[in-house]
Amino acid sequence: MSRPSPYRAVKAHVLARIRSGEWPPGTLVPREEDLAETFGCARMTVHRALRELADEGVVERRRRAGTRVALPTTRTAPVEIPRVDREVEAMGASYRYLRLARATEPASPSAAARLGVPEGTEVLRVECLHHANDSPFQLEERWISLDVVPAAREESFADVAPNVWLLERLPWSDVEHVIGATNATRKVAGHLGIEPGEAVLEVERRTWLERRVITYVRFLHPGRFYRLRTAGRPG
Amino acid sequence: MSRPSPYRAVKAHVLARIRSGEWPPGTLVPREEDLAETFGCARMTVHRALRELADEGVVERRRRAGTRVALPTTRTAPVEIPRVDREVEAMGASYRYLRLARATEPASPSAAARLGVPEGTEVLRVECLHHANDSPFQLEERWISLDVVPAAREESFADVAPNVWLLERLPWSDVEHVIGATNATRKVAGHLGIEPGEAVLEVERRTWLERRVITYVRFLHPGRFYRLRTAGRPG
DNA sequence: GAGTGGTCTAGACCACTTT
DNA sequence: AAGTGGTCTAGACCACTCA
Repeated sequence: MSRPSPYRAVKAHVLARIRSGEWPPGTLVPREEDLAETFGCARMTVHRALRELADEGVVERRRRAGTRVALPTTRTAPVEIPRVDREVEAMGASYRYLRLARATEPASPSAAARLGVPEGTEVLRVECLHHANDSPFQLEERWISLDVVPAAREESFADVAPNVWLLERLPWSDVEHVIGATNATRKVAGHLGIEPGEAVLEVERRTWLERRVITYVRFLHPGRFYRLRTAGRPG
Repeated sequence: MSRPSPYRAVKAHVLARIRSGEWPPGTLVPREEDLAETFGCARMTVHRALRELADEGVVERRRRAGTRVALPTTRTAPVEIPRVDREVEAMGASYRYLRLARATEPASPSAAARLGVPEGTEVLRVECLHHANDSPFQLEERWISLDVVPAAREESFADVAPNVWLLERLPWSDVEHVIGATNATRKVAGHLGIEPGEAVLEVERRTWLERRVITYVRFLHPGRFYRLRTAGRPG
C-alpha cells in the first residue's frame, strides 16, 4: 500500500464502516466539521471525500439534514460497451473489417423515426461485418444523417469502419443504448456463420450532436460467443 | 437558467469548445492558472472543473504534460441494470413475485466455481419468477453462499425476493455483470410463456463482500419484450 | 531543473432545508 | 432562526514527468 492522502483516508474510513455493517443504510454520517476534527484536516478535505462518495451513490447528502448512508437498492452498476476492434485486439485476435453494402437512400419510416428526420430524407446506409481471427464477430447495420455529416457522402467506407471514421471527425454530446436478444434470421445467420434461429445479442445505439442524431446503428453478435462484461464497485 | 457557479462555468466553457469541434481530440487545454485568470477565479476552482471532466473521461490530464481533450473512442457509456420490481412498477404495471424452488444442496462444480467455494460445499439455491401484470417478466436462478450469509438458511423466500432480502441485510463491495443472449430451453420457455428456442436475454451477476462472493444469480428475460436501456453523455 | 497537475489549508460567505 | 452542506479564496507545498 502507498500512503493515502487525507481525503482518501476519509473516504476509506467511511467506506470501511459501511462495508463492515457498522453503519447500515440510513445511518447518519458525522458532520464535515466533526470528521475534519477527527482526522485533523480542513473541512474542504472532508468535503471532497464525502462529495465523491455522494457522486458514487454511496451516501446521500442534504443541507441541514446531513449525510446518510444510502440504501444499496438505489445503486446500479455501470456496464461498459466497448469498441469492437479494440475488444478483438485485446483478446489477442486479429481484427478484420468488411463492408457489405453502402447506399444513399430515402429514409424508411423506422429509419427516419430513429434519426429524427422527415420520412424520405436522403440518408446513408452502411452494412458491414467485423471479424475476429477471420470468424464473424459483429454484424453492423448503420444509418448516417447526411444533414449532420455531409462529408459522409464522399466516403466509400470500403476500408474504414464507419465508427472509426465518424469518431475521428465528429464530437458527440449524447448517446443511447438499447440491449436485447433476438433470433437470427436466415440472412443474419448467413453473415454470422450460425444457424437461423440461434439467439443473437442486439445492441442499438443512437448518437447525438446537440439535439441532432448523427447516426443510428444496430449491432448483432452471435449469442453463443459474445458477452458484454463489466465489473463495478459501490465506491 | 440559473446562474452557474464558477466551476460549472469553466466546465461548460471547456465542454462547449469540445462539442463545437473547436477543440478536437488531442487539443491542449489551457493551463489551470491561465483559465483561472481568464475566469477571474482561484486555481482550485478551475482544478475542480477539470478534475471532474477528467473523471468523466472528457479530458486526460498528466502532470507536466498538461490537459488534453480525450479521444472520444476511449469513452464508454454506462448502462444501468435496474432492479426488476422497481422497473415493473415504473412501467405502471403491477409486480408479483413467485418462488419456484428453494433447496440447500452441495455446490455443483459450476456453482462452486462461481461462488468461489470448494466443490460440494453446502449452498442455497433459489429459483423464482417475477411477473409484470401477471405475465412472466424475469426468471431467476440464484445461489447464495451460506458461509457468507448464514441467516439465509432460516429464510424461506416464499414471500420476499432474494435480492430484496439480501440488500436489506448486507452491504456489498463489488459486482460483476455478464450480458448475453441464449435460446430458451423447454423448461425456460415454459416458465416465461414463450416458445422453446426463442431468444432470451441472459444477465449473470456476481456480488462480493470483501473478496467473498455473496451470491451468484442468473436472470433470463423474454427477448421479444425486454430491453436494457440507457442514455449517457460524454460529460 | 522546470513546469504541470494534485492536494491541502484556514478561513469566508452563500444556499438550502428543517425547526 | 439555525444548522448543514456547497462553493470559493489566495495562498502553499508536493509529486510527477518531461526535457
